[in-house]
Amino acid sequence: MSDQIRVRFAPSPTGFLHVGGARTALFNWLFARHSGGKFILRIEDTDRERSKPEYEEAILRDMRWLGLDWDEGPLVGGDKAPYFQTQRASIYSQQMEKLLSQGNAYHCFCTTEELNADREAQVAAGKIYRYSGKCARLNPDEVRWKIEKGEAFAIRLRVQEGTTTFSDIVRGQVTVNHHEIDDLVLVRRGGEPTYNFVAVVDDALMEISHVIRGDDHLPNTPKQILIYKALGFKIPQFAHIPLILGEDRTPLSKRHGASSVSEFTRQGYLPETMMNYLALLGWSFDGKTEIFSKDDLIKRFSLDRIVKSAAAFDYEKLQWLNGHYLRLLDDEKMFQLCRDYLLENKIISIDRVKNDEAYLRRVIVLVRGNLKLISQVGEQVVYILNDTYPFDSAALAKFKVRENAVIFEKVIEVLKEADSLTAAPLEEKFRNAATQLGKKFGELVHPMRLAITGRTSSPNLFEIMEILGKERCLDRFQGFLKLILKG
RNA sequence: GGCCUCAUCGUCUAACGGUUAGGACGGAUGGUUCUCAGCCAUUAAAUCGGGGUUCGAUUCCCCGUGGGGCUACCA
Repeated sequence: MSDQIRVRFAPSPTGFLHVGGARTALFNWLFARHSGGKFILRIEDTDRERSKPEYEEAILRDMRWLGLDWDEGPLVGGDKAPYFQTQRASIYSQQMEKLLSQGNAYHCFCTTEELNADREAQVAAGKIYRYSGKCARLNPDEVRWKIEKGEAFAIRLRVQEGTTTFSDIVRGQVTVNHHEIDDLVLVRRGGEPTYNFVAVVDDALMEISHVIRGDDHLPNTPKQILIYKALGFKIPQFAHIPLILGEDRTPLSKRHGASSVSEFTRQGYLPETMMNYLALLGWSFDGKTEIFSKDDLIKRFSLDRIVKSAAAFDYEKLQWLNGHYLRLLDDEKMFQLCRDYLLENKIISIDRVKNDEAYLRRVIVLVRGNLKLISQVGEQVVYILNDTYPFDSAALAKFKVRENAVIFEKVIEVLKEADSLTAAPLEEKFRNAATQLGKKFGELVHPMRLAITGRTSSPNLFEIMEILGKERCLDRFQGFLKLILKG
């Protein structure tokens, strides 16, 4: 037995990786990496109906995307294998034998109907339901007889009177009276072990030193401690981290918008954004630093800086952070991300990418300044990649007026004379044109921008014109002029 | 209902029992610029309520209120 730090993330593959789960995984991972310990991934797939292989794959994929690599678990193995609960049945029954032979657990022959009736009766009488403990008092001969007779049974933990106190790293001391804990079921009639039992057996056998998990498990902890004790295992340290809430302070779910890691991926958030943001939800280093690289986080992370109260997920701040990390990307990486996004969403064809890669790269470099999400790239490039594009109707009403005809006539004239469309000299020409017209530069640029882009805001207009080339610019200005003259 | 737990600006958070209660996102205002984005500057905005303890409570204790979790032969 070493006192090495070993932590685990144990998702059940009944859905995609939720941001709450992702943060739990992150805190475990950071703690392991910070302390030179091991990070273990275990798949809790005992819920056979709801567990699906595709969810399992998706979880692994999202973990990798976030940069959370595991030292033991699926795909990589490890000497505490297997890491799938469905493959550990013999381990559970072995541990169960131990409990039974020690008398720490007992067979319970009560049927579901009996239990339900009992519960209803007690609730109707205004009492708090507790298991009667009937089968706990069966003598060994009766038990043997019933088993031989073929009566189905569950197995319950024999819980003694008393209290259990443990010290949670984030919550401090928590005490629970055993009155609150029933003789909980460890194995269902039918032989399937329950969550509390398998979690303890797995954590103990995998030598998990710190159980870091969502605080929805806080009330489970005393029960689990009782199981650890009954099994004679060393009790790990616990750290219960608060849940993540939506903007309305109810638990975060799909109806709040994106709530699974894959959705954020799809919308064009960067893994470094997610890691940084998730770390800041429920943890802080000094209350001032906001930007943390992966290495910073590993260096700085500690369990004692985890906050006790639940945090609301703030999409605005996430977006701000993503803008920050997007600005840090080099042009090539930015190009790749945008290209992949445009392809995946069929905004651009694969042929066009193949033929015009260099051009597309220039376009991305031009518009990247306005992106906070990769998924915004589509609307940023419409008017460059296409010759039909939407017009801002309010701006159209404002600029499509007869008085502007003179502006466009001049613009067209200047443009026709230009032999090269390099942005800087081109801008110079139009500054002169504005002066000649007796207009301020802005008064010239705004209508031009609308004609060229269909909108009132864009990157530098002359760089756009340079990218579009003379012909396309001329077409757009002439088209717009025609529109004006038509009235 | 019972038990557990949490509570600082709208949001994320900081503050050995002594601070003008700090930072960030978002907001507002101004600057830079052809617009947007960005960047810079300025600014508004909080200790849930009530009792204690203390010379002094955001901080410690109790009660209340509100939120969350658990109360399964779900995980």
